[in-house]
Amino acid sequence: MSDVIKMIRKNADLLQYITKVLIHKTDNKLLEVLYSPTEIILDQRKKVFYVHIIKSGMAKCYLTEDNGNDFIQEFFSEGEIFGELEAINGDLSFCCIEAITPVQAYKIEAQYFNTLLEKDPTFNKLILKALAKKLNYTAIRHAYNQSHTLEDNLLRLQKQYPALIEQISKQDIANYLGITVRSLNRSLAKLGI
Amino acid sequence: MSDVIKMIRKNADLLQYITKVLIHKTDNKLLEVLYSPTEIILDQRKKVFYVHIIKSGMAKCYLTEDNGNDFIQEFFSEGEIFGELEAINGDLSFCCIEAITPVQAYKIEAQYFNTLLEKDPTFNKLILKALAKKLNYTAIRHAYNQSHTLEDNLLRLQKQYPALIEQISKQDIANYLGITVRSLNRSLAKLGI
DNA sequence: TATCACATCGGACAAATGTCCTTTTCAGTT
DNA sequence: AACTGAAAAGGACATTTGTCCGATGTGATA
Repeated sequence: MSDVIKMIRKNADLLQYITKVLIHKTDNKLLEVLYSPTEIILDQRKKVFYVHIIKSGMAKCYLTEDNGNDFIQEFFSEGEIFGELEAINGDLSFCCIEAITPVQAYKIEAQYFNTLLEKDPTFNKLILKALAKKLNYTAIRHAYNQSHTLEDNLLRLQKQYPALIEQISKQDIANYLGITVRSLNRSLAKLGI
Repeated sequence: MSDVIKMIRKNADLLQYITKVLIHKTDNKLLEVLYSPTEIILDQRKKVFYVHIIKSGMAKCYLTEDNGNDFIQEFFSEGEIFGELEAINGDLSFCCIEAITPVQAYKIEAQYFNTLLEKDPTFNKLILKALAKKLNYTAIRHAYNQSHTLEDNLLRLQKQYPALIEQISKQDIANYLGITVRSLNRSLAKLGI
């Protein structure tokens, strides 16, 4: 349940199914990989060969706009999946995934991911739920962001994730909120954070 | 393809499957309904009994925040589906759907929608694609909005949908962009629209 | 230690946006 | 025709946010 409100996205059900069930059913189709901080796991406007599910660590998902601005879509953590939209639609990736901490992840070939969707009803249902949750979360977050002051937004993040300032750079927080670092600092000062 | 970039969401593939295939396979499970402008088709924080797919007309999907502000998530048109997230997750609705023009729609009981997901692989795939498309579109739209000036955003909308001003109220456009009508008017004047 | 790159911090000013308000327009109703 | 309510329009001012900039601190490395 708390999966739904946090700025750092997780998906316990999906991770559990992967580690408890899927890993025993698939022979070498589920690869384990490790990424270092600042490493690009998936790049924008590229073909996507693998679907990833995070086992541990944290990554950011962001889009770089034509004017050079980055916009952080979400922060991913345990159980969060990415590359799945591109696997389903066959499109090029529309965002960039970059490790913030060391990231352990499972990766599955996009083609095999689609096979699993067809052949494994439990997996199919988990992915449907994962997509539905992402949409739900995204809608609520953007509605809140757009309709509230910067200070309200910061208080909300602070409440969701008290270690925010220590673990995520100011620039990343600003890019997540769609503001500049200068504005962020002003609001933090005003709030006495 | 153009389905993906427009502010008014459509889904031709899904509508086609419903009208060409599904309607012949399901006995009375697919109901046709009509809504008048300003009618609330689906209300926020309510249990969702039906999944809707729009046959014709236009509706807005918005969230009302605690401070009274409305934020318009998307505009829906032919083939667009809603209520599906709630059917999949069993949650209460998180947004409100309101008809702008007269809306013709198909509705399916939430429970039967889930049965279809399990029993009809083609339908399942179409829904997966629909969710993936919505996520993709939402991510791109918000990244663009946050990283560009209001005037850039307006020019982009104008290009996507030239009849914008005539067909959608100023208040709705402002709520879609997360700004006030005053700001909208200023930018329109500056652009000479 | 010295140096470099990088994040952080905040002042001063400019630009964008919101708030509050009055006026106008227009469609629907009596 | 007269009236009404809703949408639109824009002036005046306050507030928020961005831009530009130089200062400070810190961790890595030669």
